[in-house]
This record gives sequence, structure tokens and C-alpha cells, in this order.
Amino acid sequence: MNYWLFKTEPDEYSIRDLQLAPNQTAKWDGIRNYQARNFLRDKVAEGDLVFMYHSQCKQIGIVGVAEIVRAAYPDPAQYDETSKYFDPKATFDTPRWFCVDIKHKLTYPRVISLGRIKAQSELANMILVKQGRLSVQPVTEQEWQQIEAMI
DNA sequence: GCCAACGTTGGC
DNA sequence: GCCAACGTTGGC
Repeated sequence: MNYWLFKTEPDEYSIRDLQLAPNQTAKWDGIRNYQARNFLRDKVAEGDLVFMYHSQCKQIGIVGVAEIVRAAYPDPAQYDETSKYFDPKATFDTPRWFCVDIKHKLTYPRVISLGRIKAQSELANMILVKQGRLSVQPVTEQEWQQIEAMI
């Protein structure tokens, strides 16, 4: 079992949207970064747990937990000419982009802010802290437990 | 809205 | 395959 952190802009899609989705499940699509794609395609597995992270908003930080309920499959949006995620170089034989399905597990009573995460010396090596711009990233078991202790 | 820190593209 | 130019992410 692996741990992950997925970023989202709540104005576009928030953890509340996920909670209110049918069966509290949604397709996590639109990932168009190769490093993030490789994690999604090769490492993210059914049953893995995910910290949901809100970026570009007032309350930046981890807002809750979701579970992977379906491992990687080709992101249909890459074939949809009307989608902003359309990719003319993608073919059905060789899909470029992948998505997974996630299900809401819990929303924290308050946001675990980026500021608090950064202030925690044990979390200094988190990808979230060290490398700003990765929307799908692995979280170690130690990091996961450290953050859960901050709720 | 600014801008630093990346990632991607494309000419050579 | 280098690298300049450009685009995007995301905190502030």
C-alpha cells in the first residue's frame, strides 16, 4: 500500500465536490505532466490512500483523504477535441495520459496548512516542501503519520 | 497580479 | 543533444 498527495485547485474541483459526487467517487483526470503521469500510470494502485491538497486558494493545505478505487486507465479527455485536455499526439494504441478513480474517505475538521507543514522539521524532505510543482506525488509512511498527528 | 522555479518546445 | 524562449504552477 502506497501513500500519495494529489493537488487540486478548489475553485476547479474541491474535496467537497468529491464528497458530493455520485458514490463519492470521481475520475482524477487532466494530469498533463510526465512525472505525475508516470506515478499515476506505474505506481498508484487500488487501495492506496491519498492526501487531498488545495492549492491556489485562501486556505492552502491538506484538506482530507481519498482512496484509489481504480488504478490507471487512459484518460478519455486526451481524445476529446472539445476538451482543454485534448492531445492531438495521443492515439488509442499508445495513450499518452492516464487517470485514476478516487473515492472520498474523510474531510479534516480544519485544513492542515502548508505553513504548518513547512514548519515541521520532520517534513522538510516532503516533495510538497522541496519541489513546488508536482501535482501527483508520493508520501512516505513516516510523512503520512506525521501529518495525521497534526489534525 | 507578481514572479520564481520549474517544465516543455523547437531551432540548430 | 544543447539551450534559448516560452509556458505553467503555485505561493505570496
